[in-house]
Amino acid sequence: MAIRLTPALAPGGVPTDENRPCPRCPGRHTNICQPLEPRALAAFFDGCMRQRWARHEFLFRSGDPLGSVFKLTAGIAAVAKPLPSGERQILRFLMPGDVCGYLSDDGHYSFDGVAISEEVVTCSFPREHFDGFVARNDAMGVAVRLELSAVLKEVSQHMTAMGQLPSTARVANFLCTMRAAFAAHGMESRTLDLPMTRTDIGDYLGLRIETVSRAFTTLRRRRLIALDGETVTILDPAGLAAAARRAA
Amino acid sequence: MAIRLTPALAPGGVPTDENRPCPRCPGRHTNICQPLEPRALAAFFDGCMRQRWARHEFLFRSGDPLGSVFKLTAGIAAVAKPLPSGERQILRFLMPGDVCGYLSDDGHYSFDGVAISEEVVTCSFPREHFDGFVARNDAMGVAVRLELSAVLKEVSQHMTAMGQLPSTARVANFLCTMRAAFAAHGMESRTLDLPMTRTDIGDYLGLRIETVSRAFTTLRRRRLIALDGETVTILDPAGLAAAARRAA
DNA sequence: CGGTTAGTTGAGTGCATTCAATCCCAGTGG
DNA sequence: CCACTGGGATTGAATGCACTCAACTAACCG
Repeated sequence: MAIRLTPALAPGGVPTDENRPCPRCPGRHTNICQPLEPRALAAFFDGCMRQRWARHEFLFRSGDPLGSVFKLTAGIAAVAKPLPSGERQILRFLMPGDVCGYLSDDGHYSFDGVAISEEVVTCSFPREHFDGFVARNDAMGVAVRLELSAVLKEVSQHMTAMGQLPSTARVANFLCTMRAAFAAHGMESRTLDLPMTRTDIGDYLGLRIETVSRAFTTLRRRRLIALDGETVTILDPAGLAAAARRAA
Repeated sequence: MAIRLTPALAPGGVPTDENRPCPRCPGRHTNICQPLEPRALAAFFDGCMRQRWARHEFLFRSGDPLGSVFKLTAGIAAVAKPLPSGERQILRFLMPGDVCGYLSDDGHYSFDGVAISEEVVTCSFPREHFDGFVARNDAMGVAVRLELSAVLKEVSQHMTAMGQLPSTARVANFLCTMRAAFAAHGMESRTLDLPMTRTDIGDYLGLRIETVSRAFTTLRRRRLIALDGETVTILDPAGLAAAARRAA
């Protein structure tokens, strides 16, 4: 069960930035929050609820009646599509600042949102509040378009890797992608602290966990990476990028 | 080379609907054109150029400097990502009314746009005209958001099929998807006239042409479909849908 | 008629999967 | 303190599905 955290506005508080975590939020200048000047940001944040989620907890489930739109402020989460047969395809991993829970089918969430890391924190915006804000704020509408475009490109890129690359190249490509994402978020990108399990990675790449494990071993034997528990050290970025392009 | 067709406005013509094909356009009420009342539609169409493309011709290429945004008015096209190794991943097929050429990376097209059927006709909107119109017209901004959302869902759905289904199920799923798309466009959907080659289907599903061919044969032997040249007749829609879900 | 392109089918290979065993580690309770 | 347990990861052996290579057919066109 998600735990409610800081209320957006302390009782009797004044709507200034001091009452809010936004100035220190890693997502302050990404996608939907980026175009908002302090006053608009304050108004946007006032309808928001901060929530904390434990690993493997669902932020929302495919088919559930539409609830909040979420923006990650800490941790790593995933968007996934479950199959009737019990399998699932992870469509993308989310980093702090990323938005999820936006897409819907006839008033229901289109996908699952799942916490991947031990501690995930979100700003949760009630749908009406979110939609109303986008409708009244042109810059925010533009930001949503840009965000959707970026996500569509990212998903398309990933689909290309899934359709065309053999298993080892897929894993190498995954590591290069994560490296770039970590770097873009100002996180350590030579040594990646990956909270996702082999199952998560397999569900993302369309591979079995044993195949993912073997691919990691292969890359390690080639001295492209080093493994130590949850951390992956990229020893040879250029070599890894080459492995991500072709061949097993 | 694309052939220029009807200019948007006949010389000396008056900007009324009589001069334009919009009222008879199959895409008149889809995505970006849908929210435009006749006057706005006329203004939007006035900056447009109609073009005709032959099979396998590129509307635009990944990496090329950004040009027009395209809306199909006839035929079937595809959006694809080419790999350095010469392979390509087809990301989606486009039907009349669908838009492509919108996504960009730093002023360059992100993907290829390719004509799949023998005759493809487009409305081609110069980038500035398109962007300016979206910026000045709120309803159009909303329409672009909805379109991007729908495409993102579609691509995600396809990625799920690619990651989780074996070859025969993937082909069955492809046929079900095309059936739904044909039906949604008011086209005959029991007997599908598929203009794409086995290579196109393979590039879409992440399979080799021989595997696609064998999957078609398997589905035919199970009496789920019948094959005759470019047309596929769906004999057992429920059975085909079941085959699309699981198992080889 | 020969040349080309698209599609089908067969034979054999190889890569990812399945099945299974083992290891490691953290948590728990005797 | 240590045995037990469960989840995650790794590795091995064997299977099977999709791929590669190749032959052949059909349709189309010069």
